[in-house]
Amino acid sequence: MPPASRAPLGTAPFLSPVTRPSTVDLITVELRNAIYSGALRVGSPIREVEMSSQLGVSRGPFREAAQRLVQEGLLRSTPGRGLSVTTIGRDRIRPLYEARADVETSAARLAVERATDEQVAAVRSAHDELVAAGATQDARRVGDADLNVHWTLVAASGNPWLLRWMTTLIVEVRIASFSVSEEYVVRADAADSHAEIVERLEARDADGLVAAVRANLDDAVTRLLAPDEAGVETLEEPRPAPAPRLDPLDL
Amino acid sequence: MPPASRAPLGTAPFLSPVTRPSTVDLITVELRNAIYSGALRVGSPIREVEMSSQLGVSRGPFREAAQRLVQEGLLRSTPGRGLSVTTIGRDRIRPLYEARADVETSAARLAVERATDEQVAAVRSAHDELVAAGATQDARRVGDADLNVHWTLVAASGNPWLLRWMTTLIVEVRIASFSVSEEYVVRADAADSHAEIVERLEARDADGLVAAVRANLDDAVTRLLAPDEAGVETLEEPRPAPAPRLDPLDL
DNA sequence: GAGATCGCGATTGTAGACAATCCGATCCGC
DNA sequence: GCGGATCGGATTGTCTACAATCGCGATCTC
Repeated sequence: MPPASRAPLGTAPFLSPVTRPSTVDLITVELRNAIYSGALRVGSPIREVEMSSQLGVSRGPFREAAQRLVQEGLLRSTPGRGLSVTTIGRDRIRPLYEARADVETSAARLAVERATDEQVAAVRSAHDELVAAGATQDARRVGDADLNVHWTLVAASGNPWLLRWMTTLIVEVRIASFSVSEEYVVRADAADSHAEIVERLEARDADGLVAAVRANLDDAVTRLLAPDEAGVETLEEPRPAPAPRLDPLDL
Repeated sequence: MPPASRAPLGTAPFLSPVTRPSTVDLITVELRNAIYSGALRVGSPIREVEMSSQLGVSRGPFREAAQRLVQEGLLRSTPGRGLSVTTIGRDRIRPLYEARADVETSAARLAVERATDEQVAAVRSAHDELVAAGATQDARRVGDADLNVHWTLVAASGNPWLLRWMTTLIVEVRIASFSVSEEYVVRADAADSHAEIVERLEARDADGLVAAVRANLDDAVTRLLAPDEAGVETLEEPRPAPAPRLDPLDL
């Protein structure tokens, strides 16, 4: 689960400063995942009394966590009217993908230059999951695995700033996807289109990797903006949208 | 003042939705500026009762604003010990400038491609201020003007994501500068080193502009990591660091 | 009957108070 | 004399209660 701000496994050899996550951290992750998974519909208002009681916390910490997401751009806060999930309409998809391409291509070059074998293997592993997901025809699972490949690639760059931005971007991509169409669609051949990325990374071919990433993203934009004309087979899913209910987090 | 999240002037022709900034917004800007200006020393703990009373607000909104800065990476929150201003030591300067170069070079290409004449003029204007600042030998003012040129360039890209990241990056650059040395130093010839950037932008020369930006940033890193061996004349200032007191914001 | 105005309900925004936690200094034991 | 544990002060983390604001509906007027 990419959006979770998990500590990069194995980066700290020993004695990494043990710092128990604060309650606000937990709520933040929970909320971000709820947006990512679609449990919180885009554009929908958030009633904080109900929401905070579901999570088993008071309004104070909940509001603090919400402000973090506001800073990320995942929530909008209008003074008298409260919070609502951000919408990313058609007109903002290109800028979003510009930013994404920016982060991912830069990360790609850095990863080629200095990623460890373990990090490269992690990307390969993420791609394996994408292949497995493709076989199941489960649109949601394919979408998750797709984004996870990209996230893992950025993680391989070893740059904390890029990784932080990417973590937010992934959720925004989901928001955009939800905003633009009620159905959740993904390429049926998502696995194939990502194979090139893994191969170029393993070959340490910077220009090739950047080109592969660019092609992948350009294609995604095209598909998002003109879903019917893409000419590629797609998997659809009627949007789950059940659970407006959040799991209470155990403290 | 770049860190202020001001609305991009002139982007909304008419009828931009008038949205009065919330109290949390005001506190956020105030805090960010306080860090940027050095009023809040790097690494120093933040006592929220005292701080919030100085600002004339309650602890609730103050904590919410603080969480926004935590998300930005400008503040650290350790569970039992409270808040403190982030430190960016030598080991994190290279990653920081990698991220900065990433944002600025991408923005540069976009700006060359589609910046309006007004936006280009704004960059030129920011550079004029830098020249004026250089004449005064005021290290602080030169530093501000320097960063403002870069910020204006990113603004000219017209990409909201890049601009948001840049707004945070600028403060982090300041933090790094404060973290690495007690003195506040800037190049005496800062104006000259930025002239190329403005010229390449006005000439709409993408590769030239990117090269100029890269050179500028590489030089900055070198100077930060080995201040004594830079071989360029520098302006120093014994670090103002007075006012741990914040102006109360009028509601 | 259409429009505007007033009033009500709900929700946010803010303030204050309580409880848990952590750091530092002192005291005791070895 | 030095290490460890304990006590005290302060600060944060959380909760509850109040006040301001906004949206929506009913009512009144023209």
